[in-house]
Amino acid sequence: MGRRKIEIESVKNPNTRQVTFSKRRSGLFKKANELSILCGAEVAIVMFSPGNKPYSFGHPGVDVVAAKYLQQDPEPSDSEGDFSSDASNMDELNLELDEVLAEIREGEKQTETYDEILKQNEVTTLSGLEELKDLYKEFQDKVKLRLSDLEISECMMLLAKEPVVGVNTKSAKSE
Amino acid sequence: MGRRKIEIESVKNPNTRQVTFSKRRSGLFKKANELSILCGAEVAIVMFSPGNKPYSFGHPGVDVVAAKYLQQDPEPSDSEGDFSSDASNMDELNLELDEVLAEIREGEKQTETYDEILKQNEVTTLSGLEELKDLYKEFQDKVKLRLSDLEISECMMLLAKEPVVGVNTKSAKSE
DNA sequence: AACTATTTATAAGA
DNA sequence: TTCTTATAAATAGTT
Repeated sequence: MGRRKIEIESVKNPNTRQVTFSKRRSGLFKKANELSILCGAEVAIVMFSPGNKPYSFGHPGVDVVAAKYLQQDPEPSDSEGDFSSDASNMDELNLELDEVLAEIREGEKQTETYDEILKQNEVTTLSGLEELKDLYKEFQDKVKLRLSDLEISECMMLLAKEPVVGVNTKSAKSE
Repeated sequence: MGRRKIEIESVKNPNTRQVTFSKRRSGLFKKANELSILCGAEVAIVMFSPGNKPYSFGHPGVDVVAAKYLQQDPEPSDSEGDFSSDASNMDELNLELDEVLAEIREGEKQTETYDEILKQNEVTTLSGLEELKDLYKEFQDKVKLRLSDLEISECMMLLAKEPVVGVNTKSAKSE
């Protein structure tokens, strides 16, 4: 999205990195805000800059969403159909895994395709190699995103150990 | 960013709203992932869909970033030694995730190496291509193994599902 | 801080 | 629902 395409890899120049961080943090918060308005979704983001400064975004508030996240349904209700609280999360996890595995199988298909191409001597150009590399990277990104989702249950349990009551929605001092 | 410009206001049609949410959530997580890699920033996102389903993204992990965020301004907390009974399982899970992430980073290093090779025009032979393909396959295998491990962790959690957070199940619809 | 040339995200449509 | 595609929006490099 700029004058040139960039690889998604650590930006070495500290100056450039800081600029990139500022621009993209701003962009991310804007997107989060739009998402919450368009869909009525509740969103909370906390982050630390490369210089370790904290930033946050929350609609309706970081504390509100975080609390809800920790106690998916704080109602002191007295049961009804009393299924385990994380049964639905487990279902989700299983779905996630299915998707990841599907993705991997997809990747295998591609690998097989490459095999054939290689055996037929059809890839001899650099552009062909670039394509191969891009697909490899693409696959990595997909898996990575999927794994992030998998962390959901882990985080719920870990966060449940911490008192979250005192989280304030503080947004960004400049750096 | 689409066929037409839209106003940032509540999407009325439930169907459209759900589609928009899915697309934009995916986009937001992708951006967050890019930001964390490009700038070495730590980012955590938790959100609830219009149907109240939880989603999260975290690098290096929601719990890690959240804990760091909470530590900034400690609250007048009282409790402290209240760990859940499955702490050891959680520790193991954390180790698993660390390993997966390490593996992924390893894969990224390799990709970078390929980039260099490609840029230096050093791979023009079929044997070179074979090598590239083999490494790709190797990476896939590693991820696959790691995912198997994750499934084990998942089962552990299912078995230990009692102590987490008491939540009733009035939600749990699918979307 | 602004400015664009480009890339990327995505609203509709198929 | 997954895939196109026309268009809006984000942003990398520049000034």
